[in-house]
Amino acid sequence: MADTQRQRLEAREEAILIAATTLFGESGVDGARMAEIAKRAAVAEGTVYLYYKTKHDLLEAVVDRFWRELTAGAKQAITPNETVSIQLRELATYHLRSLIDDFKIVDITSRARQWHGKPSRELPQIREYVRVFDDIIQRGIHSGELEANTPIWQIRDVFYGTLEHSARTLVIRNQPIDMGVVDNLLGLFDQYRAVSLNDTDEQGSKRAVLQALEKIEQQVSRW
Amino acid sequence: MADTQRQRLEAREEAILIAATTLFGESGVDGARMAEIAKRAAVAEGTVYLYYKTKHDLLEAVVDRFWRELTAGAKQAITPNETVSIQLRELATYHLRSLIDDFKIVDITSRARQWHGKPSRELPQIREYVRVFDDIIQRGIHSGELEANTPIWQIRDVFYGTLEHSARTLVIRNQPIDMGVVDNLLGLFDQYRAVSLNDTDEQGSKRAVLQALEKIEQQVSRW
DNA sequence: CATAAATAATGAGTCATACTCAGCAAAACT
DNA sequence: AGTTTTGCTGAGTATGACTCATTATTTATG
Repeated sequence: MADTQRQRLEAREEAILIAATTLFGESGVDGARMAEIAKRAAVAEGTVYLYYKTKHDLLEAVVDRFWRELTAGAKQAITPNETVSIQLRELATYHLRSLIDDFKIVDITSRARQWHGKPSRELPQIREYVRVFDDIIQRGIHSGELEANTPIWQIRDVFYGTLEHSARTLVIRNQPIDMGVVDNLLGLFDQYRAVSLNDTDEQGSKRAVLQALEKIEQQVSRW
Repeated sequence: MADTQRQRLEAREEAILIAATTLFGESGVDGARMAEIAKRAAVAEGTVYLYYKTKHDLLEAVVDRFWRELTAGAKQAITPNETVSIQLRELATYHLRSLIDDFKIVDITSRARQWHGKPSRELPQIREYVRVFDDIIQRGIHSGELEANTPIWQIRDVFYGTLEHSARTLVIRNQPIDMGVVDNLLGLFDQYRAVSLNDTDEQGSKRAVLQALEKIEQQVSRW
């Protein structure tokens, strides 16, 4: 049957991907031998090359798959119709936990971006993953919960940059997941919260004055 | 002369390092051939191996050197006896600019952390670099300019994580350096400021305003 | 200064491994 | 049943990191 045959092909492709994922995780990209991957997927070495042109291609597929699953998981982890603040916390927690759990693959992701001298490229699947965050922020801006005075990509870079760096710190030091990271990050995000501008907001006024002064100070100090 | 000979050895080692840095940047780690590095350093291929046991060793040396120079540059970029806020801005600006300018080497840094299956390790020279940031923060906490209610490593991860991620974003999109990134980041850091915004500490707020005004006065009086 | 010992440099050769391809097997048509 | 098409195989090739016997240079010694 045509259908059974197609399934067999897909099963094989999947087996190779899984074998590669495991071995890349165990031994790193350079440590993983194509022969071993083939063996674990129960195919001949040449067969691997029917599905993936090069080792780098295979690496890209592994990374792509990982981020696609992460995207699905992130969507799952978020409660619909919750406040932006809570959704962001859910996403941050999920993200941090995932990075720590699968740090080996996360670490390998940078390898997929590098191809000889060519400039680092944006991986399409990560773009997709990032959209989960963007959607929450967009909704927040639209609903008035967030102020839109900072470009969204900058906010995004704070979010993902911080979490990635924190995950690396925790993993390298063999520490368990630390929710303080998420608390701290979300505390910072209060800055983006829409604040009522009415005169009674004493704190807001003070902060505004100080920020204005600081801006002046910076300008002046440049000349 | 013993001295001349030692200098010759060091010059050779340096030549190899520089050739490797250039070629790694041009062609990536995998694209760079040891034979080509040797050729550019004007030595035989075998000679490279007298100075660096493996290609990975050489890579580590390249990365190490890069971060050591970055550390020196960062220390230079910071005005002594300035406020924490300004010093942080100086460091952030310097860091972001450097990451963008030498993105190829920054990108390669992750390779130096990976050695087959072994867990990612902390590179000693990056530890040193990070200390520049830590010192500023420590000083701020000590002088009372900053509140110490968040672990310093978390603050650090926000700082470096955000800047690294932002640099990648800018480079991948072929955009020039954008100071908005630094402004945004430092705006978030206001959260850590000890400047009291709570309703009861009226005096603290006034003092902060006066201090800021004083600084402006000083700056202006220089011009 | 000559000569021996020690140290450094060389590059042809070795070896591991990513990748190829001629031949074989199975499936799909006729 | 035969023919064509598609998929699989693993021995063989090419490449590039690394080695090491040989040669060159520097230092030590009488």
